[in-house]
Amino acid sequence: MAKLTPRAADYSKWYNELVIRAGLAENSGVRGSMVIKPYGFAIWEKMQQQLDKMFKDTGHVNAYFPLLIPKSYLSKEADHVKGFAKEVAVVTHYRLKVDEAGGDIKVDPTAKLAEALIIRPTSETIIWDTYKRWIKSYRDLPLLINQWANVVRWEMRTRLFLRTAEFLWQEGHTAHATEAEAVEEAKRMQDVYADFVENFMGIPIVKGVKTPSERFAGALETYTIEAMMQDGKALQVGTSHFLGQNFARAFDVKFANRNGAETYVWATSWGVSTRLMGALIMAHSDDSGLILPPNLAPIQVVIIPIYKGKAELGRVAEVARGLQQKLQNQNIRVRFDDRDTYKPGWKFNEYELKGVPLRLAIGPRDLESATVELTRRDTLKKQLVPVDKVGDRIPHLLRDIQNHIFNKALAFRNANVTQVQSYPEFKEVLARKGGFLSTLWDGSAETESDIQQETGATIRCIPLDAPEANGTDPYSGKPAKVRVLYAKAY
RNA sequence: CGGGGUGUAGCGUAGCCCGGUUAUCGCGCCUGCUUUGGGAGCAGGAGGCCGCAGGUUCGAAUCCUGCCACCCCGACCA
Repeated sequence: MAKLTPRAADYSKWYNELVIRAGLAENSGVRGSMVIKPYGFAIWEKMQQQLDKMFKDTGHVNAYFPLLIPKSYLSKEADHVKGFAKEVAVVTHYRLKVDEAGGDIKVDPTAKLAEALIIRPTSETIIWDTYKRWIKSYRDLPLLINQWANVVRWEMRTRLFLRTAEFLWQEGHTAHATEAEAVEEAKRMQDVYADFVENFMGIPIVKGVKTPSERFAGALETYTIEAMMQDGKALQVGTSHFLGQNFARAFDVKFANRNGAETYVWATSWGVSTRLMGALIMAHSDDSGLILPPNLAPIQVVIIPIYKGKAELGRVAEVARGLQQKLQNQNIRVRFDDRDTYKPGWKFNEYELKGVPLRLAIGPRDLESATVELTRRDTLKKQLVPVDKVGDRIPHLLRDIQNHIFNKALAFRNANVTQVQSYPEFKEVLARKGGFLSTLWDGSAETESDIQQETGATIRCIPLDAPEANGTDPYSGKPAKVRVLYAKAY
């Protein structure tokens, strides 16, 4: 791996190389789509398991809706169609014709669909078309459903994990009797995401709401969590939308309340995607490879034997298997890598590249002294531990690594949030230091887009814990409405 | 979609401007021996429709046209 500083100009190249070298994913050769490799998918599965548990703990259930959506559904909600029209893949035919002469395959013109189908870029429309049939009474509410699925968005520019044409995600779609309940749900899911990203992925986030121009197409309010990558750029890692009654009106979803009156239901939707993998890589990795927080690592401890000859391997393996069993009994995910086709030094590098939090090496010297060598991935510091203390020490170390990874990212984030007073200062800090810029905003879309035009930075969010805005917008000089965070973003 | 760049073995590449034997080198892979506490050494070997299609030419990795994919910068976006 090229030794690059995290803030180097070729951060992108570093990121790409890391994704591929660590065995997470690769380009598929199909425009903008990636192959997620087994190791990368194992990490995604860990994320799925934890998120799924958190969704169920908050009362949600899973279901599945179709991949193909009639084109007309998309146009039922005006803002929604405007937001997605530019990036949907369209299915127009259902049959191919083999040209007998040349062996060429052509689309059969006689097999044209009466109505084109779109490949879902998100599922609001087909789900609300379904909810219309499911919701009749207040007794049917709230409806709290999540779907694990793939979606396709024909983005102009793609990037492994961060913006692929096809990506995996979960999308929650809920229906409620009252506005207050729906807003509460949207905020609750923002909190669930924040909890997950901070405590399982070890990435500190800022909770906030999006400005109107950055809102989800069709939402009244978009709650977001924003993370800072090691090059100082922002990445939106989760969103939760309060959709008001927009989709209920568009798809005519009404229910009879307790008084017998018919009213439209209130909606939310929320999602996180395989983009979280990109966040994980860019937030924590160093030049030796990935650094995985123990809570998410598919392998938390790898045991590597060091030996000469079969007899020695036998003696080392006996101790190693004992430790493996002991750790597994404590619900720790352990791999004993006794492959004799790779040398220890090769394995050390390999597991560092893959981000395994703890490495345990056992060799003849350790057999003599009844110790093992433990190496932390986050600090690369080694320590000798008596064999009979390993079972106690490792759970502590794993917790410590989890905390250390988060605290390191938090310290970096905090050091790169700068309060700026004037527009010249804004531009200077953005160019020299990057990161998040905290400043006042007059609330106008013009100021927002002018600043984006001139600097490339956008308002990432209006933080939920933002202090009162007292003063003027540094760009327009008009009275400020709120304090916001600007940043360049992925 | 606009601008710039790239595509040669699993990966990284030389050759291309200026067409001409059997397409270069490194890593990886295979075999053997020696090795094994930080990506081992030596010896031998295998692996290529030079992105795809068409054209120019006696002859194309090299020149021309079209298409596809990937990377970077914009605009768009989870």
